[in-house]
Amino acid sequence: MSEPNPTGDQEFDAQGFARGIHELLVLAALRESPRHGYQIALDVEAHSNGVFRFRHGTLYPTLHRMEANGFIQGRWSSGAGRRKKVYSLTDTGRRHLSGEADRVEDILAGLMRMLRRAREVPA
Amino acid sequence: MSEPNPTGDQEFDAQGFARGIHELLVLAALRESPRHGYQIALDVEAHSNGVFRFRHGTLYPTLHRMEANGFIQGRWSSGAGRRKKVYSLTDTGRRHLSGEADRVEDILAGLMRMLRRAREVPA
DNA sequence: GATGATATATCGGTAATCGATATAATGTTG
DNA sequence: CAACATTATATCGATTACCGATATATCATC
Repeated sequence: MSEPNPTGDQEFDAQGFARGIHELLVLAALRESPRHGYQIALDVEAHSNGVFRFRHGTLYPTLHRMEANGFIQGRWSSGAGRRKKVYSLTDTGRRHLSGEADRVEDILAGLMRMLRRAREVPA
Repeated sequence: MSEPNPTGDQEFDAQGFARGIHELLVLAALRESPRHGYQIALDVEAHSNGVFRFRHGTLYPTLHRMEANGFIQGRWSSGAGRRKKVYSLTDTGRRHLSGEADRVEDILAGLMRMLRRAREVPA
């Protein structure tokens, strides 16, 4: 039961899934144009009908991790006023975005099959 | 940004999501008839095209937690041979099953909106 | 000048997955 | 029969990272 998956199918990794969702949210928010962290949080909230929300304690560590992994690149805005760190997608990040989107979509398909099954009325 | 959701929409709780998936998998496996743990693991694997898989270190703690929460009830099979703990759905568990299914479905809808957005080609 | 929104950062508590390890009965194969 | 794989359950410790709380600072508005 612990052998590697022989089918090559996407496998649900519970630990990685939540992280992946947060990273996808960031990548999706940046796909058009660079944004700073707070903007990303607002963007995510506005576009998800209240389903997704970045807590401060999640947002910034996520951004730092993603920058360390080379998916996004941050530059402190040089202008006066409040300091903002503006992030943009790297090429790696863009590739990662589509790869992860595919991966998550497979998982979602599996989840929906599971949901249908869970709802079947017992014979 | 940390106020409670005013819309009443289902909100993505990253920590609870993975746990919820595992519990739904158990509940779905038991919806028809009682099964023991190892059977549940095989059932889940067989019905998910390899997407979902219970590790031993996840399966049994999950079952114990769900039993402690009153969602399932286990009885050691009295017959000879290998000892098996056979779990069945409680009424609470059955209610929980449909509630969680609704909740997860809302999240899935949000995830799919997010995925579509992530895939839009930048203008 | 007080309040609230904007903006970033970090820390510690918490919770759960997951690999590893243990135990044991049963089935199978040479 | 000896060795091995499968069935079956259990627990521990390392790891991971979310999330609430807390801190700091700027700016607008009343």
